[in-house]
Amino acid sequence: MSIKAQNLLNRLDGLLEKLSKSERKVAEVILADPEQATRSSIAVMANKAGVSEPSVNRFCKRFGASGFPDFKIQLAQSLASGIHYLSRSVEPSDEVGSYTPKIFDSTINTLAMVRDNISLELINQVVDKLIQAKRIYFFGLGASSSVAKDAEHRFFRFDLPVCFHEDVLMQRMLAADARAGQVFFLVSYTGRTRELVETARLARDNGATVIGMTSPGSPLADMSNIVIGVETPENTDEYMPMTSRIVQLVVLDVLATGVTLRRGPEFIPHLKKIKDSLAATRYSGDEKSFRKRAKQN
Amino acid sequence: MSIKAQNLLNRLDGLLEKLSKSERKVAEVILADPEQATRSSIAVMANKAGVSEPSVNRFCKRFGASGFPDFKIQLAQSLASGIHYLSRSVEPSDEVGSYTPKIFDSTINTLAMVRDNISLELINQVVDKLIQAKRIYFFGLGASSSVAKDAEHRFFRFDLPVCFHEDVLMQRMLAADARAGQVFFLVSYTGRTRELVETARLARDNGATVIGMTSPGSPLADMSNIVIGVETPENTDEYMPMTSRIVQLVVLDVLATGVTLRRGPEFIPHLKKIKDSLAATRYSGDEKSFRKRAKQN
DNA sequence: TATCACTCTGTAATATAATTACTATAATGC
DNA sequence: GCATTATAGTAATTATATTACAGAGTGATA
Repeated sequence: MSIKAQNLLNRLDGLLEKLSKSERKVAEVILADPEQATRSSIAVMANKAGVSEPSVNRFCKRFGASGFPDFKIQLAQSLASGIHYLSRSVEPSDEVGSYTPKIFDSTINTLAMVRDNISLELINQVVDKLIQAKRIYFFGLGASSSVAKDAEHRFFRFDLPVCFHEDVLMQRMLAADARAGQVFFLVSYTGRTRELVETARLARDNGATVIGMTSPGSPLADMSNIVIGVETPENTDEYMPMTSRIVQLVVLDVLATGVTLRRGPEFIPHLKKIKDSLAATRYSGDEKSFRKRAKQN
Repeated sequence: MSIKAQNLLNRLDGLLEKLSKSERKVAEVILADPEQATRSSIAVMANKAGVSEPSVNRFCKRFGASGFPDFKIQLAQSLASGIHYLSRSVEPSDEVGSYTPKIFDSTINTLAMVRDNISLELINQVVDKLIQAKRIYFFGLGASSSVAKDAEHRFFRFDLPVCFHEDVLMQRMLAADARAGQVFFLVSYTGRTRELVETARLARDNGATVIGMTSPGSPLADMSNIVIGVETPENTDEYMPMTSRIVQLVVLDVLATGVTLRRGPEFIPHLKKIKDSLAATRYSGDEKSFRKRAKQN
């Protein structure tokens, strides 16, 4: 799971000054057309750069590769689609063709980072709590309320007694009536919304388990029994969307999967029953309107 | 920007059945450890697969590479950026350490595919409609209602007159009262929920613009003026979560960004104003509780 | 069932590519 | 200006990949 390779082109650009004459020539040729470089032999590269083959080879080793072929592999990885080594934030000058991949890439990158850093023990711990809970409340406010709402949708299928609220008063009243065995699952990106922190305090004081999916170190995190710290490198930049929502949702997917698996295979029929209950509200797949598949996208 | 390379591992997996005996052996060795494969020589690969070197070479050519080294380059690109293209589906036997990355990978994977296939003209077209709309309704039911709700949250900041409803009756009444200049943005994964399709029909008949974010070819898609076809390779498997939600949200991010950019830089202060309005509801960043950053995750 | 045509696979020869060891030259410091 | 070190090239060597060819297996057809 190497991440380092990603920065090879960066490093190349950065160290340009510090290279010797012929190494710089090589670097320049590569930077001019990295794609090309991955397809060239060492002889071609040497020729293009106007240096000898061993110089190219030494250049490669200097950058941590075991040799020229290895360098090409690393270079190829740096170039791989979507991961642009240049700044990925959206600029005012961006066109649809540039901001669209940027947004996707930024989301993808964030997810990859979370995947590599998420604590498995934590997941297990939360799954445990959710399974054992006598009741689960999913609360969120503002942008986080849709995340909490989604969580409700995801978990009610487990015949766990789940409940979603975005109304501050409801949240507070339920927290005031909290008791051991209940789980308050509070979603907040910032973790500093007063009302929600207050709710957390109330619930915890009453002996309930407070799980905070929020920014680590925030007031809400401090107030939680278990913190699912979603700390995304949020773009300060005005244009960029909140990837944290996406991360939170995927983490919820993970938790839901954890719960399902813990339930074991005899639980599957139950899930199917819920799924099938929707059939009556739907047009069937045989309908003629479904046949003419327009290729609109 | 070669896109084909990205799917190499996919293709490999997909064509596994159609390969000859020794080619399959090679494929299996590569699939077992693609990272390793990019670092191996043809001799090592041949040995591991228990086949001859020319067999490995032929295998590479079959997949469009000019030879073994070229194949390795393409493979390296497929592997890059932490995207594991072979995220297998979750098995009942999975532990937290296996299902967690699987879910992330599967999500990442889907996002990358959508990124590479999304129609930019479509995005532009939708952004146009949203900007010009006199009123925008975001409707969704069930799991899609949280997506629609999120959309409302995202778009009301643009001082566009947006409105979210998950109540079927409200949806229908508003559709019955629809008129030209209004946009009905309907979210549905399946695109076959009767009520929502009916709402679409009403709205369209009344001259409003119906944008369906749904499965292409579905009844809802047929009923929409513009279809944002979110066609994810949904896992039929009971354990796997719906990645379509995530895709829908990211597409909404893209649309929101498009709207912001179209508005131009003079619009930024307006966004900031809304952001700042929340300050009063929050604990400030200086608070002592915020200082002691617990590393809970 | 025999035979032809075809595909698949390996062996060995050949070609290509990369690395190493060595040497010369240029740069730097004293 | 000389010694030392870093830098770069040449040529030999080694590693790596490709091609041409031939044998084995498969399946269809008479």
